[in-house]
Amino acid sequence: MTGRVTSFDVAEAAGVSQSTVSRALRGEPSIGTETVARIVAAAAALDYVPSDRARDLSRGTTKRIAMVVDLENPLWSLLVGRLHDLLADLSYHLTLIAGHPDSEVLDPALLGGGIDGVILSTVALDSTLPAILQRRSVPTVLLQRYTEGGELDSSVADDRAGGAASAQILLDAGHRRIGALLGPRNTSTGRDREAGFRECLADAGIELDEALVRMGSFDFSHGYESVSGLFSGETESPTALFCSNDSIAFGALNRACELGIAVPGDLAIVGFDDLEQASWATLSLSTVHVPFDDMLHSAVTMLMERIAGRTGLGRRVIHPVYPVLRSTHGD
Amino acid sequence: MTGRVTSFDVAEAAGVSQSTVSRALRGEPSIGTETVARIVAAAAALDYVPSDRARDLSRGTTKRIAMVVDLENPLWSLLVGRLHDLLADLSYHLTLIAGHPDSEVLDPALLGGGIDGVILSTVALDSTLPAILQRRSVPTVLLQRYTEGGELDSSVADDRAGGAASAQILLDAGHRRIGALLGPRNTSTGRDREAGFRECLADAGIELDEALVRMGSFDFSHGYESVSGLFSGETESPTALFCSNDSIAFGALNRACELGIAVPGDLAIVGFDDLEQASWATLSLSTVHVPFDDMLHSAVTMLMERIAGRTGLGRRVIHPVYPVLRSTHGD
DNA sequence: TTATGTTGTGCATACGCATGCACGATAAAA
DNA sequence: TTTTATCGTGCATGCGTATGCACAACATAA
Repeated sequence: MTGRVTSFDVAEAAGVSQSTVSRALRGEPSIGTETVARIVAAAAALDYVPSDRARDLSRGTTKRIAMVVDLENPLWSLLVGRLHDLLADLSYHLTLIAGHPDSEVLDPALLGGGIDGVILSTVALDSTLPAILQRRSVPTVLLQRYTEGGELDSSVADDRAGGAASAQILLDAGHRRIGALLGPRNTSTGRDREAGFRECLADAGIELDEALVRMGSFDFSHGYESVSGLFSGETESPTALFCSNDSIAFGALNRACELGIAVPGDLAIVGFDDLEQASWATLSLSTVHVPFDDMLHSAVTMLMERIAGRTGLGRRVIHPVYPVLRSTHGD
Repeated sequence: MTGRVTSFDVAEAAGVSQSTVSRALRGEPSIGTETVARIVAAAAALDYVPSDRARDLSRGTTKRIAMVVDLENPLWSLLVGRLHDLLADLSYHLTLIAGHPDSEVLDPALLGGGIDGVILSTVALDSTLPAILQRRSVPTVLLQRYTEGGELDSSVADDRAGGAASAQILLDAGHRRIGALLGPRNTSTGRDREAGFRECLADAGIELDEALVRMGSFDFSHGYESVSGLFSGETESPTALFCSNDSIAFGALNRACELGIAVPGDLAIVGFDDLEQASWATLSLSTVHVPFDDMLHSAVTMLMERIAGRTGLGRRVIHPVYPVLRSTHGD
C-alpha cells in the first residue's frame, strides 16, 4: 500500500543489489560515484520512497520523541511548540501523549519501542511512571516538574525562589493581607512555589491567613472561582493574591474585572510563568518569569545524551527565574 | 535494546509457538482458554511488551496520524489538543509536523508510511502538498482551509458567511468608516473572510476605504502593528476594525489599549474564531464563533473513512458560524 | 612476481510480529 | 466404525531496510 516500490525494485532497475541501493541512498561513501548516480536516477524514476516502518524496525530507532502533556493546562502549547522546533533540528519528530498529574494511566506507546525517548511534563511528585520508564530503559527526562526519587534527569525552574520573589513583590507593594491561590501539592511546582511563598512571608514576619488560601488545579477556573469565593463577603477579603501560575491569575483577574474589583487598586495579583499574554496591555500581569526556552533546551540536551547512551544517576538542572513587574501588583 | 523479551521468549516459557503467543495476546478467539491463561502468565512473568516497531511493519499500519500545523498561529494548540483526544478514542496517536502556508517543505515523514493519515491545517490555496499526498495515496483531510483543486476531503467553516456577519455587526452598530486587518489572500480563510466582509459592505452601499485595509499574517503582531499605523495620524482613522481572526484582534485591542484608544468608544473591533480568551471579561471580544469541535469531528470521521478505504472525490463539509456579541463592537 | 592493500558490491541474515495454510485431535453425525 | 465438522496449534513466510562479512578487481609496495 504505502511504498509499493521497494529498494529491491530500485536495485533491479539499477542493476545492483538491494544492499547497494540502501547504502547508496543513505550516502555511504563506500559506493562508487557512478553507481550512486545510477541508483539515484532509478529511484527517482520509480518514485521510490523508503519505508519508515521498515527502517524503524531494522535500525531499532524511530527518531520520534513522545511528550506527555496535560491538555488541561494551557502551558502545554507553549512547551510543545518550541519543543517541536528543537527536536526538528535534531531530525526527531514529536508525538503527543495526554497525561494528567493524577491519573496514572501509562500509555502503552511509551514502552513499545515506538519512540526513542520521553519528555514528561505532568508528573506528580509520587508518580510511578518515571520508575517504570527507567526500569524499561526508556530514555526519559522530566521537564517542568520533578519527582521524589531523583533517578531521572530533570529540567525545572527555581520554583521555590520564584514563590519567594512573588511574595516579596507583594510585600514591597505594601500588602499585608495576602491571599494565595495555590496549585496541587502533589506536584513539585505546586509544592515549591507555595513553600517559597510561605517562607518569604514568614521571614518578613507576616502571618498568612489560611482562610485566604485556596488549593486547586493550575487552571483559569481555579482563579476565577476562588475570587468569587474570597469576595463573597463572608470574610474579610485580601488586598493581594499570589497565584501559583498565570492561568490561575488570569482567572482571578477576569473574575475581579467582572465583579468590579479594581486591580490593583482593590486587589493586587501576581502570577507565575510569564506567559505571552501576561505582557498584553489589557492584562499587564505582574508575574515571575520562567525561562521555558532554557528549560526545554537542557531537557532536550539531556534526553539526547541518554539516547546516546549516557547512564548514571539523574541530573537536575534548576533554571533561575526573575520577577516581572507590570501593572497588577500594586505599588 | 527496547524489548529484549520477544514473543519467542514468551512462547518458549509457555511451551507454545510464537504464533500462538501473538494470537493469544491479541485476543484471537481461536486459542484455547487454558493456553491463553498460560501465555498471559508467562508474558507477565517475563515483563513482555510487544514491539510497536515490529507490529507496525508487519501490519502495515501505525495507528499514528500526522497533523501539519502552523506553529506561528496560536490556533493550532486549540486544534491539536482536541484532536489528540478524538484520535485517542480511536486508538490513534498524534504526531506534530510544522508547516507554514508559504514554505512548501514536504516533511519526508508524511510519505514514508510512518503514519496512517494526515490532517493538513496550514495549506495555502495553491499548495502542492495535497496533490502529492493524494498521488501517494496517503489518506488526507484538509482541516480549516481548503485548496483550489477539490480532490481531498475538507472540513472548514463558512468563512464567507462569517466575514459577512462580522461586517453586519459593525454596520448594525452604526459604523461607516470601517477598516480591515486581513489575513493572507493565499489561504482560503483569508480570502473568504475578506470576500464575505466586502460583499456585505457592498450590499449595504458602504464603500471600503482601501487606505484602511491592511494585509498580513494571522497573528497578534499584525493587529498590533496595523493599529499603530492606522492611528499614526497620517490619515483619518477608522471607527471600527474587522479582523480576520481573533489573534489579530487581540493585537489590535492591546495596541489600542496602549495608545489610549478606547474600545469600543473610539474604535470598535470584531474578531473571528471565538478563541477562549475572547470570552474573558478583560477582553470581551465580539467575534464570530467557529465550531472547531464540529470541524475536527467531521475531519476525523472523513479521515477514518479514507483510511478504511473509501475512495472517490473529495467531500467538503462546511460548518456554519455565528456572531458572538460581546463588548468590543460598539453598539 | 609475490605480498599487501584499497575499493566497490553482493550475499545472507537480523529485526519481531502477523497471518495463510496445514494438520492432528477430539467431537458430532451417519 | 467411518465420515464430516470443529477446534486449537504450529510451520513457514512476509513486511522492507540495515549491515557484518566475504570476495573480486585493481593498485601499490617489496
